[in-house]
Amino acid sequence: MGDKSYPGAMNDTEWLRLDRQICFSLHAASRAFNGVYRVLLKDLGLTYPQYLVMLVLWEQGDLPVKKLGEQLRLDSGTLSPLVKRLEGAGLVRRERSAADERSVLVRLTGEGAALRERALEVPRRIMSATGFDLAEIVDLRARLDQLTTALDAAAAAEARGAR
Amino acid sequence: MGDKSYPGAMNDTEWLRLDRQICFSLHAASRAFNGVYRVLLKDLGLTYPQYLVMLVLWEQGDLPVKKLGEQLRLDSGTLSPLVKRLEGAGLVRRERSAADERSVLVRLTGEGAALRERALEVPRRIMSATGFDLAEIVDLRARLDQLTTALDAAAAAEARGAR
DNA sequence: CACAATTAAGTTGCGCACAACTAAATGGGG
DNA sequence: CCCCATTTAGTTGTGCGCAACTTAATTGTG
Repeated sequence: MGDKSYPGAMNDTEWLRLDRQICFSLHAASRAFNGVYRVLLKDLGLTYPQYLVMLVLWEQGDLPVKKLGEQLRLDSGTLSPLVKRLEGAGLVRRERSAADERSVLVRLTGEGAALRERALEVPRRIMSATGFDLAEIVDLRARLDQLTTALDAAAAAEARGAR
Repeated sequence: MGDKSYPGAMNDTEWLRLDRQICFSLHAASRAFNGVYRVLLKDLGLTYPQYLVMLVLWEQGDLPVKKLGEQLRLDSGTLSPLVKRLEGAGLVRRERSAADERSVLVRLTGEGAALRERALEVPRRIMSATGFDLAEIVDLRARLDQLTTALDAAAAAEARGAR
């Protein structure tokens, strides 16, 4: 490499520059998204990851921590303290399952369920903040999911290789 | 899911579900990307944000912390400890500017400059991990940048409105 | 020139992500 | 039946991101 005599051939410097651009774009987009949600969610007293947890609970009802983690691809190291903070805010309760004492069920309180009403305006405000229309959003989401699937597979393969 | 009798009509439940999907997709993609880089960068002893800083330094040479922050949209609260860790690893030195004693110049050491050689294979391995071709990557990057610009503008407008 | 406003870097505190680990309950194989 | 591998939560430690604050140097304005 290091030849730019024909199209598609990039030298080292160009590859690194492109990588910087890609890295930065995704990193910046993620933080920008986070920033807009942070502003909108401030009124609700939620952080962005807490909002994600509440969205899942509003949609699917009470869930054990394990299931929450599967939905959001987060482990107990992240979820345990997060759910405790939601409990501290009075939005959920945690209950040991009687059937399986290892499992902890996260239940919405009345207050937590009621918060949904105040969250209803968030999605539309986000949508308008992006300046994208519905089709573009859906398309972007599809690409991102495709990317995530590929990256997860590659990371798994890499981990296997390093073993 | 629900009524899709005419386009553009979604009820609250569907909006929340869509928002969960979008939030999650971007959040997950960002973390998946981070995860792949984490694996690849482990050999280099760099984290993903540290790699971003090194990419900028390799490309643009020694820079004051301020300029680094502008390039990466990171403030001193994030950069100061990060650069200190890079200094601890022997990759950069920090030097107070003689001309302006407020400013701190971040300079690559020989070791830091040499690390670039070992980083050259990273971009192509990332590219192959995504399963996307160059055109798709470049297109995705353009969309993400567009998104970031819109979101930053919206956040700024929101902040002005709240003041 | 004096002094207030601005600027650059750093510090503190909080929450998230993740790796590595512990503790306790469960379930399966000898 | 007992032991051990597995499963589920939780804890600890590190680094990042960001808000709010501090410190020190510089700039600008009367």
